[in-house]
Amino acid sequence: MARIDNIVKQRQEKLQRIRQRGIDPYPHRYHRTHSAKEAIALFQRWEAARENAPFTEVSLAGRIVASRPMGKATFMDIRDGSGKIQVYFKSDSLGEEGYELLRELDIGDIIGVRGRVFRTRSGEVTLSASHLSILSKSLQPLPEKWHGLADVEKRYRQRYLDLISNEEVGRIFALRSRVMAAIRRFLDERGFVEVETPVLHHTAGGALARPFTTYHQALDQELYLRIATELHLKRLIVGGLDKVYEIGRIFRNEGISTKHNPEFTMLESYEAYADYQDVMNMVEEMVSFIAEEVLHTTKVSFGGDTLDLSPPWPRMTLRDAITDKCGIDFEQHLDEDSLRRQMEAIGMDVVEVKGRGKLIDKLISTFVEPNTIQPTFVMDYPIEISPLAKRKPGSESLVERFEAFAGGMEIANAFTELNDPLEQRERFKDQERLRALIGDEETERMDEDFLLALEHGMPPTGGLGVGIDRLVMLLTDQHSIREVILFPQLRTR
RNA sequence: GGGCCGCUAGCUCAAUGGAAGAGCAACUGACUCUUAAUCAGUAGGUUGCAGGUUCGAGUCCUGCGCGGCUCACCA
Repeated sequence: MARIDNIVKQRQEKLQRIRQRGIDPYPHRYHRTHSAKEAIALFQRWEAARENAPFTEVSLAGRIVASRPMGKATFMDIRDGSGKIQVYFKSDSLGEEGYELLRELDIGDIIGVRGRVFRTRSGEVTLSASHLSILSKSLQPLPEKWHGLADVEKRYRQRYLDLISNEEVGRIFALRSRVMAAIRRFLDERGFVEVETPVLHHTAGGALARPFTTYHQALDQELYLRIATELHLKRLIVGGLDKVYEIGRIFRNEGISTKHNPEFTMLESYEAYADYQDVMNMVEEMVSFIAEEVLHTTKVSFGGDTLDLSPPWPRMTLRDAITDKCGIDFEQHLDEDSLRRQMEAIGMDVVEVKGRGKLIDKLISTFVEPNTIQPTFVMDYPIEISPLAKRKPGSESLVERFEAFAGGMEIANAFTELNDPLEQRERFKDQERLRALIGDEETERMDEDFLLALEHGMPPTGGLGVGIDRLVMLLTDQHSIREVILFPQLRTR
């Protein structure tokens, strides 16, 4: 802005006048005795007790969100983290000088007030202020009070304005916090150990995604931001931490959409001596536990549907799931060309899709994912797109892997982990060959350090990955991932 | 990256190709129980940016920027 906005100028002048009165507009601290919500509750208890003793004075602090001056009396609404309360100022009880100070206040300022709580004629619990303190002068105007802030771009870029203007936004993030706590409680109670593994990786493994690259000066090495926590957590399974989990930020250098942010939060857990059936049981129990903890129900509304998250969830094979929806049985087409012809025959555009695995992926994302509304486990995935999963006994082409879908989204991915070091090496080689063949950047990279760990012996293990952001979307009926990430990635202006 | 849509006062939104407006916020004044307070008045604009068409562009055209939805890729 080339020119200082008039509103800002006026507020700066008010700030100067406050200072001229000898008042510090940005004091170091303020002692408040109650939150707005606590003060209201305290007053209601006092009312119910019908005691003769006068109500004691309380000190509250918050941001002015509305002001209704009426000559020598003024009502303001102030808001703190607990909620809103009305404050009543009048010249009589505040003193003329104190009341004059109100003229220098604006909506958006943060103030402290002390006084007794009472009930107005219209019945609203209100604090009658006998003292006023300015705690922070705001120099910028807030969005309009009635419609709030609607500009989506501004809501994301200046999330604090969104939080101030749109109360429901704060509730989403409070719920997200309780989801995180519930996950930890669930896993901790089952004896899982929470760990933290490196974000900077020498090899970006554990998933099929393009990584972000960075550079370490002192090591003079290129490094990658992790695309998964999998390979480090498995090293810990080798080390004897039989039940581990990590909730961490993952970075994938892929497209941005309503379901994708370049950095997102994933839960990964690994349990020794378990297989994917055990993990399935755990996932349905965990998700319903979380829903009970944060919503007190396992029936959640999502996009007009009611999702029943209570266990057990339906289980079906991927083969059946796809065959049901489009009639193509990928197990009958073990070579790429044959499968491709089938997909083309039903009118799919697969010119850009390379490799049998990617073709099956396409079938999943076209037919299974968007059409699976109720929580469902889809099991037994093709080996080509599951290089870290253990083969299904008796099958050359399938692995013990499942994904959980709900609300048309993939929310979990899990498998019986491949612990045969020789086969794992071969699988890495297959991926390298695949990359050479189809030029796919999204293939698993050979990781000698991880193979060395496997060669020391990893017990049979069930592993799990859950997209936390999507789980929060599901529980809050939000349909854009940006609504559950405080500061979603946007292009700089 | 492609397609469609959007960008006007601090905020929420109007404005057939023909004088850029309203409400809230702000400012001045009145008002000691208001609560989307009320009443009277005032100020506030490079219509995202750059070109073009036209007697005349917020409006039509082109390019660019940012965003939303969507397709592709991914969790």
